[in-house]
Amino acid sequence: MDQTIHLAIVEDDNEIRQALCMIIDGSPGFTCKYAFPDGESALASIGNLPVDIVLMDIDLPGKSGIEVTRKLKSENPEIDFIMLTVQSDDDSIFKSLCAGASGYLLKETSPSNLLDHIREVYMGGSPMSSKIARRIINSFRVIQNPLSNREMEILEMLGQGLNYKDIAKDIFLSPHTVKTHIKNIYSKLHVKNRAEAIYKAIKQNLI
Amino acid sequence: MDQTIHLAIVEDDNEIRQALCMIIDGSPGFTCKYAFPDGESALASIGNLPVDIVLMDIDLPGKSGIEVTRKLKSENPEIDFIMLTVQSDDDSIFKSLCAGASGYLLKETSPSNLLDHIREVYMGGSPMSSKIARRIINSFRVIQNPLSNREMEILEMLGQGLNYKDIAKDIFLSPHTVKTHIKNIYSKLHVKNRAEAIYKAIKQNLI
DNA sequence: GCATCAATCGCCCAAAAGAGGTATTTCCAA
DNA sequence: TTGGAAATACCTCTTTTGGGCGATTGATGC
Repeated sequence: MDQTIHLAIVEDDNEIRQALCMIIDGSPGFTCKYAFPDGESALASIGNLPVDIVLMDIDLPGKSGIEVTRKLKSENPEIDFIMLTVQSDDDSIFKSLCAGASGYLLKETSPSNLLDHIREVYMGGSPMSSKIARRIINSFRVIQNPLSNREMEILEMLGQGLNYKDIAKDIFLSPHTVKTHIKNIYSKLHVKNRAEAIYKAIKQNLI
Repeated sequence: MDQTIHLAIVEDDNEIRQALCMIIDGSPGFTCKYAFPDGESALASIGNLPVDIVLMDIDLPGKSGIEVTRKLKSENPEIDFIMLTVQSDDDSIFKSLCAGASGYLLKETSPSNLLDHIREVYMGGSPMSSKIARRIINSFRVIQNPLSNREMEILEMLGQGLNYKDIAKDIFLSPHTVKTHIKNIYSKLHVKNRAEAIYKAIKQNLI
C-alpha cells in the first residue's frame, strides 16, 4: 500500500510556499506536487487532484483561506485541511476549524513539528489547544445573522411550538404584527413555513 | 476576589476519593469540601453547592458518571465537569464530552498534572487529545432515537418545509398516512406542531 | 396464539398558517 | 434630510394543519 501522504499548498508568499514544498517533498513519506499562490487557482484545481491534505494559508490575497477551505471542504470532504497562520489568533483558528479545517500550524513551526502535525491529521487527529477545544465543544459554527432582534425573538418562540396568538400575547403585540415578522423571517431565510425556518435557523446556529 | 477553585468529587472508591480530596484540599488555591460515593447522592446535592468544578468518575456503581454528568450539567451549566477514568478509552471520553464534560483525567495522573488540568478547565479550556478533538469537531452528540425509520424519513422532509401532499407524493403514500405518521412523531417527541418537532429533533440530534 | 407496534388508509371539522396586499411610526445612517 | 430598515398594524382569501375518531395488515415477540 501507498503510505505516502500527498499534500498541496495554498500560500501567496513565494518564498514560504517553495520552502514548505521543499521541506515536505524532501521528507520520506511525504510528497507535495501542487502549490497555489491564491484561493482562486486552488478552488479551480484541488477538487480534481489526488491530495490527502492541503496546507492553507489563512491570509490569502482576495478570498481568505477560511472561505476557500469552507468551499473546498464542502465539495471534497475527504481532503483534510491544515491552516497556516503567522500568529496564533484564537478567533481565526476557531473559524477555520468550523469551516472544516482539521488543524492549524504556525508558520515558524519547525520542520519536524510540521511533519508530526501533518502525520497526526493524516491519522485522523485534530491537534488543537484546550481553549479552542472548549470553544468547539460549547458552541458550533456561528453564521452571520440576517434577522433583527425582534425576528430572532419570534423565531425562538416558533421553535417552542407557539402560534401567532400566543406569541403576540407573550410579547404584547398584535397577532398581525407577529405574522408580518414571521413573513419577513421566511423571506430572509428563504423558507416557506415554520418547520423549514426552524430547520434552517438551527443549522445556521441562529438558535 | 476569591481565586480559590471549589471542587467536588464523585468517586466510589474510598481510597481514591479521599486521596484526591486531600491532594486538592492541601493545595493552595484549591478546596474540596464535598465528596460523593455515587451518582445518586451527587445528583441530589451538587445543584445546591457552591462548586466550580466536579471531578466525576466514569465507572460509578449504578448510574454511570456520564449520565450523572449529563443530568447535572443540564441543570447547572455553570459548573464544569472533569471526568476521571482508569484508562483512556476514546469512546467514553468522547461520550463524556458530549454529555457536557469539559475535560478528562487519568486516575494515575500526577498531582501537579491534576492541578494543572483543573486550573486549565477553570480558566475556560478543555484539554483533550487530538483524536478526541477530531471526533468532537466532526460529529456531535447522538441521542437515542424513539422514531421509526418511516417517521425519521418524514421528519426530515418536514425540515425541508414540505407539506403532507408533497411528502406523500415523494414517498408514494397517501397523505392520510403521512398525516398519521406526523401525528405519531408529535406524540413521541411530545410536541404539538412541525416547528416544535423540528426544533426538538435537531436539538436531540435526530436530524 | 395473543399482544404489540409499525405502517397503511380514511373521514370530519375547527383552527391556524400562508400569500397577497396596504400603511404608519420610529430611528439610524448616509 | 432623506432614504431605508425595523417595527407596528390591518384586510381578504385559500390552503394547510392538527385533533379526534376508526380500521386493516403484517411483523415481531413472549
